[in-house]
Amino acid sequence: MAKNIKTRAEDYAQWYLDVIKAAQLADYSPVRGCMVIRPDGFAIWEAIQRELDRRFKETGHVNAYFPLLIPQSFLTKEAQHIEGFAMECAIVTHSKLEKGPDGKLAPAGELEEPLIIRPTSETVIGHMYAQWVQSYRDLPVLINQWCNVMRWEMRTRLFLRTAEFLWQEGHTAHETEQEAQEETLRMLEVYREFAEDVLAIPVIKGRKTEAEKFPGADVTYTIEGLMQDGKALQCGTSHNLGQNFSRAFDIKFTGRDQKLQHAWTTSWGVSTRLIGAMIMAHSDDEGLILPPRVAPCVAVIIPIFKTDDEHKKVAEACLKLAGQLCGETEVEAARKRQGGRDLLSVFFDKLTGQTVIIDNRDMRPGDKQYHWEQRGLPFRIEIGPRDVDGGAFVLKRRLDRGKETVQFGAATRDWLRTKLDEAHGAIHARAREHQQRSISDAASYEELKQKLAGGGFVRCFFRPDKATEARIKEETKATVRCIPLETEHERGKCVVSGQEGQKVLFAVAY
RNA sequence: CGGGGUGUAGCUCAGCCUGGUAGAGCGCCACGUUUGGGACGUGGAAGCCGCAGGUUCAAAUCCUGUCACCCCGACCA
Repeated sequence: MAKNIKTRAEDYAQWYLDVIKAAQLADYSPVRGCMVIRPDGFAIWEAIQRELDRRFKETGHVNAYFPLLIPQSFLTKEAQHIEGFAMECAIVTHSKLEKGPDGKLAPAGELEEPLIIRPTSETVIGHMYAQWVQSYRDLPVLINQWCNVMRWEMRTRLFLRTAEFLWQEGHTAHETEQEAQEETLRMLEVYREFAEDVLAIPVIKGRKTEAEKFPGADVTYTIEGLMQDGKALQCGTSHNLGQNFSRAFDIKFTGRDQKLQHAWTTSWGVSTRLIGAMIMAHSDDEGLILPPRVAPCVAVIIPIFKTDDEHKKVAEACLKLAGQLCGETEVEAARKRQGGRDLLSVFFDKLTGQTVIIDNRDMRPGDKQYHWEQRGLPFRIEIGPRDVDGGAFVLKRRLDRGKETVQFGAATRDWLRTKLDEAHGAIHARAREHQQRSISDAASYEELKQKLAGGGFVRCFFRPDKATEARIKEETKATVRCIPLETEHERGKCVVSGQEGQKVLFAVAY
């Protein structure tokens, strides 16, 4: 058992932090609520960006960049929007530091209008769209931006909720209500497919209730994931903003009917929170488990030897295997690039930057096993003298910690790709099974309360209502996570009011 | 912002009650023996005891103030 990681059963919250620390994904920063994303953590974010960005481009979007600072007046233009974000805005009020009479630096040069550090960019982008859109011929506008945002949270947790975080926000403007609605659902599906096919996290697509929706949106859709401790986690949202922001910012165009009208806008985003979701959905008491498609390193080769003769023989076999998996030229390039370093990092896939590592460090093999296991690599390969003589090596799987013997001749690039795909399938299947097991039904409020106490999603008929939802949250800590799209049209008796209700999922959420 | 707690080596903490000038374990560095799932020995580096005042011959230790962090609440589209 890992000695630097608390078990999930002992202390789930501590386990989560220990896994992050052991895998060196992130660190605390000197500023409360902000985090440092370390190279291995950032590589996961880069993989997420790479995969999502491709999907955005494939659905017709382009990237742009809008400023970090937003005039305070912009935020107040949409009433619900400001109400939703006012409490968590960081504000820039001064332009410089000056030495005071006491010789200490103090803020000076007070700004005429305070600037808000963006909590999200609907407002600035709305302002710009108003200038760019004049005719129906200018529509649709399909822009995404990758950036940081800041929401001054009271209580923070690495990746899941930090004051500053990285995300992408798509902002589109359309000619018709229907187009905007189609866009909102299209991007929701992009998120679902991405979550499952890349991060191997099964999610449920649904609509948010009035109480839970984005401030300023007509409708908010979500993909909801379920973590191993039975708590739900919102993994991405897609909003149909109707004409709320186009009215507030005057995004008007002349339509095909010659009439001036307001555009219909949408926005959608996912953040570094997905890394937290990935950690909590898959990892175990031994440490991180990375879904193969975002793993910066897909396999490590660990040489095992005692004598110098064995060392020589084994080292050769390791290099040869790396050559079979990555190509001889890549191995040569890596050796040139890295000289005599103990970790030889060879590109397995140059497009994604994913590598295979040969671990030549002067450590005991057991230490190396734990080291890489905690970092979540999908596979570890052991090569010792017995393996070289027998023409086979040992492959260890991270997910189930099982091992198998593989003939050297069989180990090709395609072979490893297939193994990685299998691993992805297995991780996803395991998470899906957990998710399915964690959904239960309730026919009365009593039953709802009782089942919520046991964790997981509880499904029931409910008539959404702000006051009722607030009361339920007080009594159970749970919220309506979503009205699943799959059963959106089903109607039944609300477990609270007895009136006609919709099928919803309740859960305690992060 | 309320209630509770903690600040001493990179990490976890002892020392504080009863003032006398800095400790342990882990980690790190070097060397040697080891090496198919967390080895051991020897040596070494490392701390303005959160910060600022005060009491005292003398403060990690006592007093006052202050800052930061953690837990519980409030808050979290």
